[in-house]
Amino acid sequence: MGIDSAIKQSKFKSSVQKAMVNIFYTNNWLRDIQQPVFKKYGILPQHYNILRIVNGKSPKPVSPGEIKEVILDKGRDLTRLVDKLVSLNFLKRELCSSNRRKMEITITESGQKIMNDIEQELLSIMNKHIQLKEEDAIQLSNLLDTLREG
Amino acid sequence: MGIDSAIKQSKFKSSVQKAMVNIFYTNNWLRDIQQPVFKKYGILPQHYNILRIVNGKSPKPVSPGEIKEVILDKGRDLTRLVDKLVSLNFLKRELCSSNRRKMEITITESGQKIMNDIEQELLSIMNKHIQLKEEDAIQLSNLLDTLREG
DNA sequence: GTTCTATATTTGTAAAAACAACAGTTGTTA
DNA sequence: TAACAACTGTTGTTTTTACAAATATAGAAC
Repeated sequence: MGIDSAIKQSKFKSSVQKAMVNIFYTNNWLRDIQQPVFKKYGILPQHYNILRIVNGKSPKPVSPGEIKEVILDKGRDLTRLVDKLVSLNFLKRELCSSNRRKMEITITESGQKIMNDIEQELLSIMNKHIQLKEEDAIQLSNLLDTLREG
Repeated sequence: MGIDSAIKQSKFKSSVQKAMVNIFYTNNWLRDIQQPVFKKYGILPQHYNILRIVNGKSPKPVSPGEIKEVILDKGRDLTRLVDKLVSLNFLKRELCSSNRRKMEITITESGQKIMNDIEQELLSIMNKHIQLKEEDAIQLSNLLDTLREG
C-alpha cells in the first residue's frame, strides 16, 4: 500500500515532504513487525542494539561512551539500559583500571547466545515481510545516504 | 556520511538488512533535526501530527478513532495527547450528539495558527538540511512503498 | 424490555524516555 | 601542589509510552 492510501493523504507539500513522511511511516512499520521478537525475550530494541555493539568488539571491552558514539538511537539513557542487561547477566560491567572514570563492558556467554537467537528470529521474520530486490535495497540505502548528505 | 561510517559498521548480513538499519538511522536523524522546533512550541511531534489531521478535516469534527486510523505512529495514547492539546486551547472536544460514545474533536483558531507556524519552521529547517532532487525523492518514496508491499 | 455483543473512549499502572543536575576522576597550568 | 577545567558516567525528576482493564453507549437477538 502506497503511503498516500496508508495514511489517507493525497496532498503533500513536496516530494521531499512525502518521502520524509514515508520514512517515518516505514520506520514505525518495521518497528511494529520486530516488536514481538524483542518482547518474547523481554528486552527492548535498544537493548539488542547494545548487545550487538558490545558483541561486535568482543572480547575487547567497550565503554558507555563508545557505545553512545555508534548506537542507532542517540541520547538514550545508557546507564540504565546497561543496568538491565547486567542484571539479566547478558553483560558484565567493571571499572577500567587505567582510567577510573571509564567502565569496561563485556558480553557474557548467555548474552551472546540470546543475541544470536534474536538475530536469527529477526532475519526470519523480516524475510517473511520484506521482499526487496537486491538492487532496490542498495538503491534505497544510497538514497537515504544522499538525503542526509545535505 | 554513508550509513557504514555513521555507525562504524562495515559488515551487514544483506543489502536489505543494511537498508533497514539505514531507515532507522535516518528516521532518528530526521527526528533530531525537527525536535528543536517542537520543543520551542512546547509540544511533541505526535501533537503536531494530531493537529494536522484535525486541521485537514476542519471544519468537520474528527473522532479519536478516526485519528487513530491515519496517525503515523499508531497505538499512542490518543486521549491524553488530545487532553494536552485541549488544555492548550488548540483543540476542542465535545460529545457527539448522534452517538454519545463518540467525541467530536475540532481545531481552534490558535490551534490553526500554531500549526501553520510550526509547519513553516519545519519546512524551512528541512530545506536547510535536506537537498534531495525531486526525482530522487520520488524514487525514495516508491522504494519504501515497495519494501512494505511484501 | 432484557441480555449479549460490539463499539468508542477513558483510566490506572508500571516501564521507559527526556533532560538536567550531580559526583568522581583526570589533565593542565600557574 | 592547589586550583580549575574537561571528561565520564550516574542519579533524580518529570513526562510519555505501553498495555491491560474499565466505563459507557449502541445495536442485535430473543
